[in-house]
Amino acid sequence: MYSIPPGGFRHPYPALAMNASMSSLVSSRFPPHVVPHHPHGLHQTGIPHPAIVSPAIKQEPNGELSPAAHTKSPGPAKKEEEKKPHIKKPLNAFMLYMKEMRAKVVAECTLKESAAINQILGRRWHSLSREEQAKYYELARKERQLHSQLYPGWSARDNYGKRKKRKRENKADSAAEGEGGGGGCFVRSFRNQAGTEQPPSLHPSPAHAIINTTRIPSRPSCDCSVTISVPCPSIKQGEHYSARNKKPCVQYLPQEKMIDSPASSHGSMLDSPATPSAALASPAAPAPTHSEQAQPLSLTTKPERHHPHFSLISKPSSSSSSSSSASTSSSSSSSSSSSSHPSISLAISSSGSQSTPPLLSRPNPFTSLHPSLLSPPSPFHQAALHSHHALFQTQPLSLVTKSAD
DNA sequence: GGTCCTTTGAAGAAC
DNA sequence: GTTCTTCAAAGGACC
Repeated sequence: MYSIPPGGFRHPYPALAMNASMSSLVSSRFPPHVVPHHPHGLHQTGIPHPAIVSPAIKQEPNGELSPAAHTKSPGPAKKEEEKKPHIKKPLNAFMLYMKEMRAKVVAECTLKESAAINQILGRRWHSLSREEQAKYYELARKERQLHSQLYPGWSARDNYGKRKKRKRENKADSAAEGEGGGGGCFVRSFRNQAGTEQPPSLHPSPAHAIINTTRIPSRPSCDCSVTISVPCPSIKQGEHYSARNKKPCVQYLPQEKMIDSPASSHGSMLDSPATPSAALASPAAPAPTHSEQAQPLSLTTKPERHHPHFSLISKPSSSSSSSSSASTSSSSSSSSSSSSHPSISLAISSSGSQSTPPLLSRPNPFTSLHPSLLSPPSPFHQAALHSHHALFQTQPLSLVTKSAD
């Protein structure tokens, strides 16, 4: 599907002072589409860069046709815009993880609905150990670094409005419904009967996915009247996939005991490292107590996104009030990242360098999976393997491709 | 064909 | 400084 340039991935940007690992990433995830010789996000091989979407197939949400749709000869400004590709946001850690693990979950659960798969992946993400998550945080950090170097003037704001605004009311409804009766299904809110949010990873053994195929009434608690038990190691006991208006949701059995996740003694999001680097720097950081793990009751749709523990670590110089506020604040993570990513600042403060030597001995996340479970390699994916090998100095394995056969 | 759903994280806007 | 919103990926479902 995608070919690798002969001689491997070379540094296409001599002007950019980057190390070998960054160079590899640039040549993969960020091919020389910004180089004049390769306009429109085309790789040397002619492969369009995943972060670039040709404006020819893009239609502005405001009804304005994309430049390519203009049959009449466009003016200079139009031409200018026509050449301007849609630069996508760099993938964050979870997105990178999803990309890698989606195929595996699909294979295991024989699910195709992305919404359901994403829920599973979300839980898996929380059950990952710190080090496992750190790998993706590190990759994401490099993505952002390279992205910012390749597109210095680009801002996430540039893509605002490229999509149609979502209905926020529905999300509020979902969250409100999650507030309801005990044992109900919750969307984006993991709570037990006592109203305490439950880290997904606290649920133990893989079991069966309970796929609810019935339409759940629009009421506080899910009426999972009909369930179909589907063997799926990705979904843990007590987890429900309910099709309330096609909305899968996760149910946690309130009586279930908290059990350490297999990956980490407290491998939940609640003890996730403030940053990957922080996790590596202090792997024996004190685990949070259950009281710390308890999330505050909230009707917001994103109660578990920004974990207090994150802010506590990522803001080492903040006042003590941050701990109390952090326990209730839900956005400390983002707000504290004024200096780009927390891991960067922490890496600097801890070692005085942005390099990440602790990562050198880690397994390659891109080769840790069975080849058949990997999704078809994108240019980035393939080159990420190379970059990872270059970065971690591991034995370069042959590229794992699902479509090899 | 366009949008929604669903997840987490990053970044910007709004307050 | 905090909170909210948008967008990244993915593909089936829905209108």
